[in-house]
Amino acid sequence: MLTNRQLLILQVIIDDFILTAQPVGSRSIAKKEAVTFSSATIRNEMADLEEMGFIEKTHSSSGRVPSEKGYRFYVDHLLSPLRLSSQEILTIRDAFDDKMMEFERVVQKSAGILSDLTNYTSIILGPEVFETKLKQLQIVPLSEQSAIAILVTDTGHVEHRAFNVPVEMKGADLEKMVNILNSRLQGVPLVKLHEKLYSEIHELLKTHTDQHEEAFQYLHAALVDDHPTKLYIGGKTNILMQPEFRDLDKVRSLYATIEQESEMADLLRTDQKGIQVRIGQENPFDAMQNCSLITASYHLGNDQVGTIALLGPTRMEYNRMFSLMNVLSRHMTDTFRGWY
Amino acid sequence: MLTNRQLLILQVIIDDFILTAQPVGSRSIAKKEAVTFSSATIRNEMADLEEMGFIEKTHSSSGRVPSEKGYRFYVDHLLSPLRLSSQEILTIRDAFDDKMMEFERVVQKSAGILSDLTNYTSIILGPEVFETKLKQLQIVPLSEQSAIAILVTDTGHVEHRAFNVPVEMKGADLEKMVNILNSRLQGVPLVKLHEKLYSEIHELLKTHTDQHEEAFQYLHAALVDDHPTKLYIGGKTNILMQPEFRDLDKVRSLYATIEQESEMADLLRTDQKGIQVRIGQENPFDAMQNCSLITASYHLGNDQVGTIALLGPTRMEYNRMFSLMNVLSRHMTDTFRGWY
DNA sequence: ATTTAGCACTCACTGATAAAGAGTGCTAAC
DNA sequence: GTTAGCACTCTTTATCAGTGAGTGCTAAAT
Repeated sequence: MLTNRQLLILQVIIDDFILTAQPVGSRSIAKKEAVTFSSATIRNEMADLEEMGFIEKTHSSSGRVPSEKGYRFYVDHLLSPLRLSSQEILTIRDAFDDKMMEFERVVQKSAGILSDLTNYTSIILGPEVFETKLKQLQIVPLSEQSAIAILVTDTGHVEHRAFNVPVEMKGADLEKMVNILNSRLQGVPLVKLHEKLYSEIHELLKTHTDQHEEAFQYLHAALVDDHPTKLYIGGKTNILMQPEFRDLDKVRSLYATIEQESEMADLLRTDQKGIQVRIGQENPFDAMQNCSLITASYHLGNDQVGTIALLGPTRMEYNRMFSLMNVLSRHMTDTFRGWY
Repeated sequence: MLTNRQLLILQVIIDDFILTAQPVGSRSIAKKEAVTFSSATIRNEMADLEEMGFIEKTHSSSGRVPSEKGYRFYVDHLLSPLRLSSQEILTIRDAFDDKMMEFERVVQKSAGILSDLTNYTSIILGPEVFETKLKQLQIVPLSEQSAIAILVTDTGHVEHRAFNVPVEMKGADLEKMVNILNSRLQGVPLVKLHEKLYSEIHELLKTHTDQHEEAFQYLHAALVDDHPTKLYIGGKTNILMQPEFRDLDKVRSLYATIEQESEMADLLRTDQKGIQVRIGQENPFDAMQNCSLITASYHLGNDQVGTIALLGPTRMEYNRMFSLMNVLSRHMTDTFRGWY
């Protein structure tokens, strides 16, 4: 167990390092007004803290730097919630004030705010598209051979897909089909579309159109496609401003990792409530070994969940980040609640 | 006027520098098999070429590096069209083989291919959305108070926007309104929507609905919004791989410039046919002083035009880029031609 | 039994100096 | 007109001493 003095020293070291990114020496700790004991005492305590694995030296005679274990302890036990500046609160409130009615815009804007306020990179995972239900299907013919299928979900999400219209199919057929589809498919979760198409629609089409088989194929292609859960990323270039990413190779590999959308989406998907932090090695990807990932969830309507995340160096302003993400996720949830 | 020998030397210098990014010395030029004269002769010629401003030294005893004037001359007079490798041709053809029916997907994919094949950053400007005409308007009610307006243009472009439905407005009213709008607005260019709404629809609404004024306001908000011309960017991180962008500050400012969408769009908008190159200072932005921007146009249907561009260091493989952009823009144009 | 002052030691960083190497410009010979 | 030869310039790399921040240990002070 750590003594109070050790706790204080650890706190000062991490706070200082988060601010300056420089190893912290005993003398500079002794200068802090909260610290009433001498640098020699601090050196002794630091030796103990190092032995316990909370801090490290960069070389044999350097100041100390928090270890990942140190950050973990800091996050779990030493974090004092920070009040956001009125400036920050205002920025967020203003952004949500302006009437945004679309999910995409809200999320995009949130990602922007988050990265702007933090100088880190924000990543927002939309809710599982699969869970959303079909509200309406529309088909807009463009020309003789082509048309656009438009899916609207109950969350107001719109997907569209162009497809070829079989030459034999007339406009009236098309319309009839859309009507059938709408009556049968409304309220069906997107993930079930495929299944439903086979189980019900396939049969139904036979009785209504001549080219049922062909029509079905086209339909299938138009409707059942990948509905990937989208990632919204903000402030990707903020990574370049962190001193720990002076090394271009690291930046490159981190970018490469971020751009693997499906892996990132898997990483962010979570059931847990509240805010979570993954520090350094706790992250699964090599390129993120020097990073921390803070995640929080937001909610849409019933029980759909999305995730907002913040990616930065392990040396992160955790307390401010926690407050910001708390406020932001609540704002998002509130905004969406109003819609459903 | 340059002698043949000077032309040859200039060509060798630029070709070599494009490949290696290293200053080129007289000895290495003399080793080329096309070169039959000695390094001393080359030194003399290089002194002349330098005096004329085509090449520069990085310091008093260094090899030579092409100046911007040198690149300009190279592009205008020394460029021998390069045959693409079958690998490259295949990559492009394969990409376009797969039946993509949507403008966005084609463009996105094109940007991806271009940046992958070049290791530079590709930027594609869509056609002026303003020019595209309204094909159909649909309104999908989501709840009592909200609905989604969906615009489909003749190019298959889909825009959607959520809006609040006036509480007094019933579903039937909404439907009636959509019908009116569709009958009156089909074929109207998006840029004229605003005007048309005022000149015709405003009046018309009065005779059909009770809350004409309020309905009109909502309608206006839903339809007449910014339809910004979109930029599709591919391979933004490729910038990091260029040795001339070892300096993070340069990368940052270049990213900042690229992200100013409207300025970039203005920069890319062009009436000229064929391929254009802007070298270094010929670019308007400070951050692009060390860059070259190659642009080419593609066409959609009637007379709509978009631009594909490639951003890299001035030391660019111009001839390969020219061939690639030629092929790609033609493929895009062909693809779109099939649609209209 | 703690805490602290003092001191030797370590290591990174800075700046100076030297040596090597690449390349030029000029001169004189071909 | 062309080229070989050579002195000169400038960058790059390595080496080395000096400086300073910081540590660990010991012995004195509390």
